[in-house]
Amino acid sequence: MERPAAGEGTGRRAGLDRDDVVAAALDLIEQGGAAALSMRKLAAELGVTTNTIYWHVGGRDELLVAAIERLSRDLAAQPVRGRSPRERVLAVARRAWDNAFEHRRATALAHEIGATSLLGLPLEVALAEELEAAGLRGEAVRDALRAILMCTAGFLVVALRRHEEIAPHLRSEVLWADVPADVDPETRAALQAPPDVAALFEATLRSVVASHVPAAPDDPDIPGGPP
Amino acid sequence: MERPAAGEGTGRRAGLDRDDVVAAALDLIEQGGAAALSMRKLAAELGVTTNTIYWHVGGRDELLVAAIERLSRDLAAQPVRGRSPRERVLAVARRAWDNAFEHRRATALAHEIGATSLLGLPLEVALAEELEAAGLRGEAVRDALRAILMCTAGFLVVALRRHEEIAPHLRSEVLWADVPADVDPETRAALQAPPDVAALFEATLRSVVASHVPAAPDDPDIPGGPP
DNA sequence: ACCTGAACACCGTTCAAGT
DNA sequence: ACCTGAACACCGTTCAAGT
Repeated sequence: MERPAAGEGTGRRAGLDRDDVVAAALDLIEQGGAAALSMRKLAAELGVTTNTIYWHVGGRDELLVAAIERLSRDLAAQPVRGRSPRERVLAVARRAWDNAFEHRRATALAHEIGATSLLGLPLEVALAEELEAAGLRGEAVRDALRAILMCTAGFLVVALRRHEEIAPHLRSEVLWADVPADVDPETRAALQAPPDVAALFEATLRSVVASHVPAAPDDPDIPGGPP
Repeated sequence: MERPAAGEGTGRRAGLDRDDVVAAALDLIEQGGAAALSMRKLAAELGVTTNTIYWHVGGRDELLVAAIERLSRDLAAQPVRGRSPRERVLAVARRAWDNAFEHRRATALAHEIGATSLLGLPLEVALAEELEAAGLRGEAVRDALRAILMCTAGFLVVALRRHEEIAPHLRSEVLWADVPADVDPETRAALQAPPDVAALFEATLRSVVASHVPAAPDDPDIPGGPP
């Protein structure tokens, strides 16, 4: 990863532009999370001084936003499939889910710095278009879009933190072993096992989408699985 | 906030115990968020050296967990009201919502360090008890509980970041002004206005709860508002 | 225009020492 | 048992200067 120096001493060109810096930053983030991105580490990776980063993109906050923006562009323009509008709406939400898993560190960072909307904008656009194709307009599109994405965010927040990252004594399943609660032993045992978050997400998503998006002739009336 | 020194020089007693330190830490967090809590600032607040904090509670990570744990205990033991089990289930979720708003900085911190479950454990217990009162057992309790809380988390994540904290150019409503999208002007206009997150939460919550919890004789069949 | 050197004001953490 | 002094290895950011 070391760049060959273009020269020695002060004022020598390193041949970088803003995009190189942002790309390297995104790389560090995807590998080690936001904590792994320090101005000094990034500068070392690029073979320059921290000031070079300030020159090309600005301070750390701007750098983080730029990295999320770059990832957003990389993820845009994936086509959406599905036989009915409702199915395509579901497909967009599932794509949000999949993208978040594939880029979990960047997703977590985006949330931390309040740039979730920036990262998810292409999917918001796709979702709005499919909701219109399903017959919604105006505020109905907005409310359906927000409800779907907020639900997705909630399940994601939990799913992304699955076991590796979280200390054992902070996990709900572990906490339930000792907490005093007036529940059936069978219930307590169930609460000590991790839930199938993906399945719960799919079921909840189907009911939320069904409550906002009218069914096409070939959609099943009761939210179930597609054949 | 300055403590009168119990003496001068090294080795003098400051009269602190672990609880004093954790309480002061929680105070700093609730005022300025996790970023406002540095070991040095907290030590200064208490009139001691940083090492005193290490002695009483340990490093920064342990301190943050201890602060969340303390808040969790403070928030426990609030009784739940409602005429039917389903109404009481809804009431617990609304309490989670209200608590998060009242303690937004601590809630954000709990999420950052993966201690959301620790903070919410008393509410998880209350929710499990009410779900059993509604007739659920075992895995049905767990799945309903997780679905309800993950939904709540998703809407909260968005609602808590409402306008003050987030830079204008990162807000979805602002981004929608310029993004290319093949949607009706009316739809685009709606997407440029902030949604009523609380109302969307209430509606979505009702449908999620209804899908897991059987209705009591006096519950309305179709999710609407209680009289 | 692009980059370096050096410094400032912060961090969390540790070690030895004091009473 | 409880606390301090001093140091280490980090941070982000800024200023003047070099080519």
